[in-house]
Amino acid sequence: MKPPSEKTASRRPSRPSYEPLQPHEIELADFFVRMAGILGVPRSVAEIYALLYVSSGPADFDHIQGRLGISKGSVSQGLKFLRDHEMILSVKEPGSRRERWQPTPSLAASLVALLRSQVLPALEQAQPGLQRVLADAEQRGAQPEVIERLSRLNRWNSRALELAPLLLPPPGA
Amino acid sequence: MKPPSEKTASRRPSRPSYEPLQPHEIELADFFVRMAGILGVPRSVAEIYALLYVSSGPADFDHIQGRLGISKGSVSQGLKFLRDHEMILSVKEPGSRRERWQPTPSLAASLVALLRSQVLPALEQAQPGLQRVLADAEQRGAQPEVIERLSRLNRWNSRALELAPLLLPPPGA
DNA sequence: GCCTAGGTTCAAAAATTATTGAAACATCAG
DNA sequence: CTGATGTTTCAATAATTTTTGAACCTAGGC
Repeated sequence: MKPPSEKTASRRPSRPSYEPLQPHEIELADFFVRMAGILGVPRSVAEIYALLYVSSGPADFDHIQGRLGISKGSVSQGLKFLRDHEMILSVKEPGSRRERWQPTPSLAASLVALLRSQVLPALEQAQPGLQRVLADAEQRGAQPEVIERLSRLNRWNSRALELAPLLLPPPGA
Repeated sequence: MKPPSEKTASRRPSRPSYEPLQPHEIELADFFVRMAGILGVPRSVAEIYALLYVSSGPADFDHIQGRLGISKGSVSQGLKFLRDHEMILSVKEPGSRRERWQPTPSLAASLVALLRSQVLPALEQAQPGLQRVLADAEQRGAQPEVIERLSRLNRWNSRALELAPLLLPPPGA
């Protein structure tokens, strides 16, 4: 059941040979994968996060790649995504160039940040367009029903933009 | 620029020939498409919704297909999706088998319903697995840090499941 | 200063998801 | 009943997204 011969305790850790995920780890990964899917976050990213989430200490690049059995490219991109969205933190030991990763303390905060980063730009970018669409409709004398819908959409958009900064002022709270 | 000959006002509406979307309609569609993308809802579905949203009266199948320039299959599937998520309503005139569609009154309610329908099943299905993962970790004597994380995840999951019914009791409020 | 462990990039391949359209189905007006 | 109309189904195709891996950087230990 395990990789056949394994020169135990030989010279250097030339090929550490990581175990594949255990059933309980797979279960958790599946959960994260599914949730991530809803937000369009790729499987590999969710798997990396899940691994860090069930791991006791911080995990390094090779460890992640080994246990998950995915390519370097995927690990690199996945870590970049998680880093960019402030979902993981690196701890660096002195005397080693190697970075070791662990999940950010609050998953909740991470999720909010992630959502923000997807929704906010869309709202901002849409703002002028939506106003234009409404003005257009009014000018063309569209049905009151349509005007009403478009107005509500505009109000929502504005309110959302006003409220957004209250969630997670850049990094704090 | 338009399909060459067009026997105007001839016998029956043999081929109504719908206009492509107007700039203001495209703008709105883009907004909906983008928002939908965040939740993994396909472009064609968002476009259909957008069209109904800016339209004065209810629109029928052929009208949607014509204005959007997409296939029958896409229209059918798109309407099914929107129907299933209670985002549109049909009004049927007597003496015609044809259905005509309009958006549900509250976009907000629609969105909540949509989210619910994606998130809830995932939470429900994950419940036992997550508990197992936690039990497993405790039994294995995992690091307190890990236990703490898994507990929090479980608590969240439970709370979310408790709270869920409060949002949109099947159809009401 | 070099040289290499550690990581990134990005074009190509694989996997996944959405769309099409032709055939099947259902309903109702006549 | 029956036939045309209105809609759904679903296998094939197209489009999009994700993953891979080999080439390429780059910081820092020596």
